[in-house]
Amino acid sequence: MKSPEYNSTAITLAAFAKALAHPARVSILQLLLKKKSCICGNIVDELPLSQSTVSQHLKELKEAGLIKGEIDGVSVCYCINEKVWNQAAALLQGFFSTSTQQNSCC
Amino acid sequence: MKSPEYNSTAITLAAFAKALAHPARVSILQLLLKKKSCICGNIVDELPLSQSTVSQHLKELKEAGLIKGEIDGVSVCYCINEKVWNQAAALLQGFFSTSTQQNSCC
DNA sequence: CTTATTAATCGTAAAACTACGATTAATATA
DNA sequence: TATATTAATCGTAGTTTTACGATTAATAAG
Repeated sequence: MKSPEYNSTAITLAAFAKALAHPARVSILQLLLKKKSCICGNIVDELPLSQSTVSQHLKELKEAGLIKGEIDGVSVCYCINEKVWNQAAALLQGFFSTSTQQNSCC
Repeated sequence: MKSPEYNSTAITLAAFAKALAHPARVSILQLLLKKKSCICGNIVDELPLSQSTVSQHLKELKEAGLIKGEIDGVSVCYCINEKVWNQAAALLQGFFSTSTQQNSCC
């Protein structure tokens, strides 16, 4: 390198990791994974954060592609976006399953 | 919730994700995974960043526990910390393998 | 139609992250 | 011993993240 770029795996993986890099966002995903019905404003009640802050975290997860939302009357229903979710899973699984070699030092 | 905390899985997972949340740090890990000999100052040459910035990223990875360094004369040799690496792998694998349910909306 | 509820967005402050050059400490070499 | 090399740390900008309350837009209920 010393050229100004990173490989696409590194970029994509870092972007997914960034989406997971806050306990609130991980908690939101845990909720969506657990509940059989997609929760909505209930997410706010389940987190120790204000409505506007939760909304921001939801936006980040949405922009990362990991969740999607659907308007249902006055409320909004969020779900895991399975397609992107599986892409992220595969990418991370591939990364972590790289055989760590027996190295000379450490 | 609405009490001031997150579950420990969310906290731990977010911390690992944060360590992976920058392409430079992912690139460093890719290098350490690929090379059979632990690279050292070579990491700096492989990244489009200054020595001090790379050092900072190495520090973050070290603090997350994902890598460890060993002084070898005038240079330092970095490796994946396999124990913590495997913990992170297991945590992420468990998280992503949570069965995504057939949900009502979205 | 008016009022209430829900959730996104705006504005903003504080904290954290990212990057760099300069400096420092340690070891190696001449 | 003097000089070079390596890598951590310091100081410091600029940017991004995180959080909140206030406001807004949309729908539902009275």
